Amino acid sequence: MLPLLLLAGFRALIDDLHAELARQGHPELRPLHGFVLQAVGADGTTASELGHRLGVSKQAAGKTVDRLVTLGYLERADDSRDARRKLVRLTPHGLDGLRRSAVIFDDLRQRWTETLGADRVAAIEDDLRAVAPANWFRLDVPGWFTG
Amino acid sequence: MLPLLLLAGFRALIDDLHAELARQGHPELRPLHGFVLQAVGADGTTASELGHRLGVSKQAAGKTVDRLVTLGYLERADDSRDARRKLVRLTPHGLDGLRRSAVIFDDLRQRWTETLGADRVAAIEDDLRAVAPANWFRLDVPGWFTG
DNA sequence: TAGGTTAGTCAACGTGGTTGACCAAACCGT
DNA sequence: ACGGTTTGGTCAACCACGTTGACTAACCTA
Repeated sequence: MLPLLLLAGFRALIDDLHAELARQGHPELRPLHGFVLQAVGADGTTASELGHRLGVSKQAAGKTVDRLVTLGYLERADDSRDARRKLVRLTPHGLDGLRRSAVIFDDLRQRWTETLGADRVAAIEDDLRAVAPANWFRLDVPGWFTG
Repeated sequence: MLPLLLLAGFRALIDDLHAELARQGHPELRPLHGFVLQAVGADGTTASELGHRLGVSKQAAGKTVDRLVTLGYLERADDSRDARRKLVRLTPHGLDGLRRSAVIFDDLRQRWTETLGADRVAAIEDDLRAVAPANWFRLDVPGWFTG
């Protein structure tokens, strides 16, 4: 049951996050999108670099950027110093979603500590850090899971 | 970091499982497939019931069954008492994969207890049971994550 | 027997992943 | 300064998995 429980815990957090995000003006944001916004960051990136961070091809990253541009979360801008590059930046709406996500995650973690105790939550984090690959930041969940 | 850590823990287990399954004659099995085989079970089911168990439509369940039939893990059989129904059963190969998965998961859990101690692993399980929805068994991970 | 429900399938489509091909811009060694 | 290589972005075709809608065949029941 261990793997199912880890997945259930992850899913509980993500579902609660997105239920709250929907209430706060972000009903179209999907679980994947949050990770992408996080990977873009406040400073912006390029599609290639984004693909690298997410562990997917630059084409896949480009498609997801397209999607989030039409949803109003990202925008593209030319790079004055390198005409090949197109900077991907958060729009104000995207920045708002990212900030709210951080706040809500803090709130959810707080709720866990109220149920389990702060020491137990910290112990879970420590233990998982000990058994999960440390360097890890591949967010290609759909492709990973399905092949 | 809590959600990332839960995901990383889940992913570490699943990746280790499938690395070992690949070594033991099941290189084509994807993470999703293991859950499907589990949901089919030793007694078999129908596509509709499978969709119900997995939390997806009967059409989606039928497609996944098609896939696993061509991979040799499942087979369809007519129901002598209801000509509409088609029983989905594990093939010997499918049963082999399911049994090996169980053994490997036990082994991986054992490895965690060697790193963390049995009490810590049990504590993680207890804690997650306390915060994750109890009734839970929706495995529509791809659709859930991407929308 | 007529009418409603249930199981399975087909078709069209959305989302996210892949690889291969291609162009334009940048970089670099001679 | 030029020519070859690398790099960033895009297009096209394809796969896996999900959805909804429509349809048939079989079962159940009033």
